[in-house]
Amino acid sequence: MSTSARASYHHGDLRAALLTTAMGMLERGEPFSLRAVARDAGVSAAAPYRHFADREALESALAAEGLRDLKADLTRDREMPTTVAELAEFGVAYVDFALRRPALFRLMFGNECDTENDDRVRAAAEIHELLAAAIIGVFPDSDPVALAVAGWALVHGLAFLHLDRKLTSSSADEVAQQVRSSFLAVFSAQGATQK
Amino acid sequence: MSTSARASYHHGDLRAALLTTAMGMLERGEPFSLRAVARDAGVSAAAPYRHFADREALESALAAEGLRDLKADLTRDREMPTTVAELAEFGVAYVDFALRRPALFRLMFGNECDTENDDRVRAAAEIHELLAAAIIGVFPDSDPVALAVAGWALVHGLAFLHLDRKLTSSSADEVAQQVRSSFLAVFSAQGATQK
DNA sequence: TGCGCTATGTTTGCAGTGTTCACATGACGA
DNA sequence: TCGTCATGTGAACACTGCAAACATAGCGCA
Repeated sequence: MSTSARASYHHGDLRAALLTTAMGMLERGEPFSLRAVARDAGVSAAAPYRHFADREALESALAAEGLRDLKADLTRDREMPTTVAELAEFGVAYVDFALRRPALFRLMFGNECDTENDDRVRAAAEIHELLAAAIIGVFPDSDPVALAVAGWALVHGLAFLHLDRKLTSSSADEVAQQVRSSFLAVFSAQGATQK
Repeated sequence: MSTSARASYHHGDLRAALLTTAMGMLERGEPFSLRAVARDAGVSAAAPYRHFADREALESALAAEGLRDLKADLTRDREMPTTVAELAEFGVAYVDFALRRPALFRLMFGNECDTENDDRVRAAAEIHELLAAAIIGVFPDSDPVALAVAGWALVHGLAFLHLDRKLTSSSADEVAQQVRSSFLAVFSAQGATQK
């Protein structure tokens, strides 16, 4: 059964239905294809092309949605951090997102961001700004741009290394602890300059 | 013309020829398919299956080769670092590799490392050890495991963020300078505990 | 020298994919 | 009421990964 029953020839809101169907397949780890998405939505293989220029366009829309979800995860139940320990929890949430929704995370970051999709570009920029603000809030005295880039790179690298099983880590708790350790190891000595 | 002329029915060393052909296509940024590789090597579409179980096996072999190349790049003309500045040059070389050979880099790190391929696993472990040794050499007094992971994650994240154009950076020099800045910003405060 | 085993290559074919084009449908405004 | 046009369908093309049956020839052994 698809996300939205269809009484007639026309669907109603096929664009949205395709997105939720596709997202569900990603979530379930199923191999992803335009035809499979269309099939799952109960629609012909050519129908998606009325709403997305090509496969890449669908993927970009999914990526944009994922970026918004990630931002929501990062800000949920959380104030802006003021200590390194609180900053580390940002990293934990980031890596946790990557491990909970691996296929989506790879869509978001595993290919070149096509600048065509304004939605996606904006969502990515918002993540960037959020992380930058968090880091600058904790280290007001240091080179803000360089440190913000470094902080993002750190969580991003941790996420990918765990995703690709390049690091030994069995449980989710163990991963979280490893992220905390890395944050503390890198940033601890900077505690001196901290607010 | 392919990498190796073929006078007779049998090829001689098709396995090696397929690898160099495929690597060349990656390098040129061409879309990558088993059939295309076979065509380019002047051989039928089914021939590669005598040497590689499936497409993934070919990709793993390429990834292993890439990992060895990366390690060679990291160690070429370089002593083990003793200062943060020298450590940063490791990061520059890592990111430079990713930007010079993007398709290969994605093959190496953009998908889950299949533990079947011993060659690939070993090559990945060697990169890990090299980076860990470099970092521990510079910071002998800190938590070695956590700092090694953090250091790898930092360069890895920088590489991916640049690859995906999530960071503003026009020229290669500019990228290198950004990597140096990030390294210094993160590690500078630790200089106190440094050898 | 000649024979046959086996590694390696070929041909053919299947199922699945992205994409396009001509055509069908039906919701909505004139 | 009727025509228009956004949105759906079906059929087709070129491509992919992969498998099975068949062809070739290099190499060990009588």
